[in-house]
Order: sequence, then structure tokens, then C-alpha cells
Amino acid sequence: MTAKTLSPTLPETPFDSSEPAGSQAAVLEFEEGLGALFGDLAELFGNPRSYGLIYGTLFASREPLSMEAIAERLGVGIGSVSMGLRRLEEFGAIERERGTGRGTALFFAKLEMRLLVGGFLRERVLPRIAATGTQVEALTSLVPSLPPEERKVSKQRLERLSRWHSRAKSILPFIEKLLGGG
Amino acid sequence: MTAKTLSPTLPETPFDSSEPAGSQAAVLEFEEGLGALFGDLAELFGNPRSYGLIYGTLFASREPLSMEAIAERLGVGIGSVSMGLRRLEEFGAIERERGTGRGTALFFAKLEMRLLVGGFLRERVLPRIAATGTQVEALTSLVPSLPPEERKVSKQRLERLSRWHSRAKSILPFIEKLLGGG
DNA sequence: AATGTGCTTCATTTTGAATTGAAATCATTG
DNA sequence: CAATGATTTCAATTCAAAATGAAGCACATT
Repeated sequence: MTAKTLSPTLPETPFDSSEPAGSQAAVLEFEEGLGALFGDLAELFGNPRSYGLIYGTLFASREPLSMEAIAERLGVGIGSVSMGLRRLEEFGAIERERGTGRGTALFFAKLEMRLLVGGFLRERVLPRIAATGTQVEALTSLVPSLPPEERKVSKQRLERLSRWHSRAKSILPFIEKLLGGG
Repeated sequence: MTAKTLSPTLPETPFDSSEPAGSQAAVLEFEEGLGALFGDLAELFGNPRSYGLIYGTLFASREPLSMEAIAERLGVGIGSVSMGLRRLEEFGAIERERGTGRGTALFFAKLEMRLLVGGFLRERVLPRIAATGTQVEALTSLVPSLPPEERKVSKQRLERLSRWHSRAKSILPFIEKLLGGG
């Protein structure tokens, strides 16, 4: 549960005694808390927790961070961070400083929640809703081969489902917009 | 993947040869398809797939079904069905025929999607959103113990998060209502 | 071309949530 | 109130999805 405490291999501020005692611990706690918060949010939308952890770490940080720094702070494998950063960048929720050019790439969070949440929605929710449409169609085409006494009731129920689906589909952009206010 | 075909212990229509050949197969396919559809929907909202499978089976059926019949048709354990039925009943998405009274209880689906989706939302989504509020508060109370140069930026970011959270919370009932049109 | 550094890939491992079903519980009936 | 049968519970198991990290790749530098 506790963050792996300040690693001995960490290069920065080898001994900066000007900081008040508890401050550094508070920074770690703050980072960890935001990681957890966004991790939960990612899970809520059915995306891998690590995406949220990574975004949260960047959201907490005043300066951009390298892939390695993120992996170290979170204690997660570099593979996960690599994947996560790519996806988050695709979402438009983070950005990389200095283009593919020289040296280590640094990442920072774009702070608009709309970008993150929109990405989560597009990644998991929208494809599922689309798939539902296909499923309803497939079932509808099955109705004529049902026994006669089943047909009417089955048709009615599918129509109900279909109406719900249309409605859900039509309000989704609306939801996305509303959730993107931050 | 294929449903375990008509069990030999099934009491009804022991040998009703008046049915066209393919009809029975179509009924199974129809049931299975609705199970899958609602199973996916349950997963989408982060609820156990089995809840959706059960609801789908009832949604497909013209007459109410017993726990055992459902378990048999779906090929899932009776424990899952027992749990699922209880939850769905709590959601108000299904109902039991003949109160706790005599013999085997029979269940049928209430067809309003609002009930099912509302249950899914209440079960998983609302608690998470509420938890986010607590997390934001905890982090806010941490700000004063951060190093001075971090405080301002951290406070700003938390405020942004907090605004998003308030908005999300306030539109949830609205979403629930919209999704409950069927 | 050779070396080095940072990044990605993906076969394996881990993890946690869902499922299972045997035993306990509860309800009904003779 | 014993017996029967339906239902629930929960410890053990299964399984799918996520995480891991070594090996390979790409690109920069000498």
C-alpha cells in the first residue's frame, strides 16, 4: 500500500536539506492519491487502471516526466507505462515535449477532463453500444424462424430494446459533452 | 459455446411433434442471443456478466422461469443464478411470481430498460462517483503540507477536478432518466 | 559500421473478480 | 417435528484481463 519510498538510485536533489521535513512525504502522498483517483476513474469506465495511474501522476506533477520516472514513482512495469502513455497520447489527454527528436521524451498532462473522459468513452463505451445495435439486428432477423406463437411477443420485446438503443446512442455525444466541462 | 440442449429432465411438452423442425433451434438461438446482449450490457456497466445473462434469458421468455431452469439453460452454477436473481429483484428489474409461498419460485423480467440500467448504475457507477468526492477532499486537505512552490498549482488542479466532479454528480440523475426511456 | 540509448512488443505471469457447488439454512408438508 | 425439497452462503476454484520485463527494434552518435 505504501509507495516504494524514495529510491536510492533517484538522481535529483541528493541532499537538499532546505525542505521542511514532512513536505517530501506530502508530495508523495499527493501523487499517490491522484494516481489512485484517476486509476479508479479509469476502472469505472472499463479501462486499465494503469492508464489512470499514469495520468494521475502527470496531473500531479508541476513539470513533465519521463517514462522511466513514471514507472519508478508508480512502481509499475515499463511495458505498462509505454502502452499507457501511447493510449493517453492518442486520447489527447497528455502531450509529449520535444517531438520524436533527441534524448528522453517527457510527458505532461493536458488538464481538461474532457480529453481523458472522452478517450475512456471512445475506447470502451462507444464500441459496445455500437455492437448492441448489430446484436439487435441479428436477433430481429431471427424472428421469422421462431415458432408462430413466439413471434409476436419476441418482436415486441426487440422493438422495445431497439428503441432504447436508439435513444442511448443519440444521447451519448451529449453525455460526452456534459462530462467534458472541466 | 452451444447451449446445453433440451435437458431430458425438462417436464413440459414431452413429445410435441407439431413444431416445425428448426423452430426449437431458433428459440435457443434467440435466448442465447439476448443473454449475450444483456451480458455485454452488464459488463459495460461493470456488473457481473451473469446478471445480464439471467435477465436476458427472462427477457426472451414468454413465461416465467424457475431458478433451476435458468441455470440449466445458461449452463451456469446455481450459486450465480441465486445471487443474480436476488440482485435483479432488488434492482426491480425482475419480479417473482407467487410470493415466498409454496413450491418453486418463478421469475419474469420487467421489460422497462430503465429498471435494469438504473440498477446497474446504482450498483457500480454512483458509489464510485461518490468516492471520488471523498478523495478530492482528502487531497485538498493535504495541500497545506506541500512545499510552498507546489501549493498554488496543486490547488488549482484540484479545483479543476472538483468542478468536474460536481458537474458529473449533478448530471447523473439526468443520465439515468434519459437512459430509462424504454 | 559499430555502439549506445530509449522505446516497443509480446509470450509469460500475476491478480482479482466472477463463478462454482457442497454444505448449511430455511420453508413447507405429511 | 421429522422429512423433503428449494434456496442461500461462502471457501475454493476458474478465468479473463492486466501487468511484467527480457529481447528486439529504431534511431542517434562517433
